[in-house]
Amino acid sequence: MSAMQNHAEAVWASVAAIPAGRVASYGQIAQLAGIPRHARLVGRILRELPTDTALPWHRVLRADGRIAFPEDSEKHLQQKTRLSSEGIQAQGGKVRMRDYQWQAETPCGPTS
DNA sequence: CGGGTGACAGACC
DNA sequence: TGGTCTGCCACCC
Repeated sequence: MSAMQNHAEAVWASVAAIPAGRVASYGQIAQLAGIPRHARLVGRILRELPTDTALPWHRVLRADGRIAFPEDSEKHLQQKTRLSSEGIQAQGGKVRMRDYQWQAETPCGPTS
């Protein structure tokens, strides 16, 4: 088993844990997967996912709420559509992370 | 072994 | 509020 596979499994588990109607940033997933500061690696791992994957990869966004894919990309539209079906709408091409970002640990009430 | 790359993030105008 | 630039670190060639 390669190290990459090991990281990939941790990333898969973290992504799978994102509840519907919530989103997470790449950096957040990396941290949950036990590989802090490896957001770009998370992106690479998610990129390798098959089209028919059951993982909610569409719930992973950039830290600023933007979809990582180019706007003219087919994946971009697909991700935006899936998020919309979960009640998450992008305003101005961005998602309000303040409202929709998943708090995996919920230490307290960060907002409010 | 060295250099380029990226589904990012944070700092800075 | 928002666009741009730089740092980052593993992966690939």
